[in-house]
Amino acid sequence: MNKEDFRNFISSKGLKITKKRDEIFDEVLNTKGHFDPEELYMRLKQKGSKVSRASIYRTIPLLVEIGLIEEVERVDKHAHYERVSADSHHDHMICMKCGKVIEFFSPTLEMLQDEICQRENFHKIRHSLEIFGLCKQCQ
Amino acid sequence: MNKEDFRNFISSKGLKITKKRDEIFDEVLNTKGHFDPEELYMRLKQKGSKVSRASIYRTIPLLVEIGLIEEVERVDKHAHYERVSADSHHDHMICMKCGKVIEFFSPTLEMLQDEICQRENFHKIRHSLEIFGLCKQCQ
DNA sequence: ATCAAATTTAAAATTAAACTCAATAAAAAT
DNA sequence: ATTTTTATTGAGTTTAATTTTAAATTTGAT
Repeated sequence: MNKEDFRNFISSKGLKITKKRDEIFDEVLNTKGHFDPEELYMRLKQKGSKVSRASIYRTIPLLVEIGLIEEVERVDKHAHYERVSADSHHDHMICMKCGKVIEFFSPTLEMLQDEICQRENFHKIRHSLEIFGLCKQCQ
Repeated sequence: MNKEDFRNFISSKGLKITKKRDEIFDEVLNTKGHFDPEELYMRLKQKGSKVSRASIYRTIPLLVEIGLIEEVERVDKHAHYERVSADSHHDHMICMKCGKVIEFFSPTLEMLQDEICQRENFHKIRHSLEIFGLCKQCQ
């Protein structure tokens, strides 16, 4: 996934390649870990970009559609996103006390899900597993 | 879980047993499947109840706390709830095309999660697994 | 370069959910 | 049973996130 892919995607949808979309795409590409629209907006602001929140909110669904990011947990009442790396899907444990998010991955869990979907004739595209509880420190 | 349990729970919290709380509790008890606060409000309205949305929003967290309901998927941007039946926890497959929700349960999956949490010293309280994809009909 | 169509911004609108507060109802005290 | 205390209620206000509007600007095709 690079800027070329993004531009091709935008064009192929009949949309226009603009400075603002590029700026947002670049910033998301450089972002590690979780973020929410407001954080993304502030980070761009600090770098001198003049994008508005509206553009952020309008571009995020495009980034989800192209598969660069995905919506992860909604701990607070707003959406959080995260870069999708084809090779590093993981799920989340969320501490209900301190809000800490622990990432984990279990191949067995993945396979098990595939089996369950096969049984139901369901074509799995993606999944989201969130385990809520208390982290080591908060118990 | 019956009205007695609910009343005891309310009392034990130092709260008061009121007509409105009873009405909301009864309605939720009689509700099968998913619902959101607005649906619950409309259903009560239709039955002649004079509850306000405020009471709905104030009572739902109590029903979650007592374990009668739990928050399930957020297909739209607002919360959806569902009755918890001690003996029938399940997860969801959600069709991205037609919106159909398929419920499933896998003891193996549950155990696997417990194991993963033990490894991480995470005290699991509840979890939510949503598999998105295409149902048999929509593939 | 021209121009229609898409995109932008700032501001207003919308949405779900929480809060405020005077009136009311429930529990406790008398 | 009556009074007193305290919690709950509904209507409307508020908040925070997100979406839409409308006017100005930018893009891409000609």
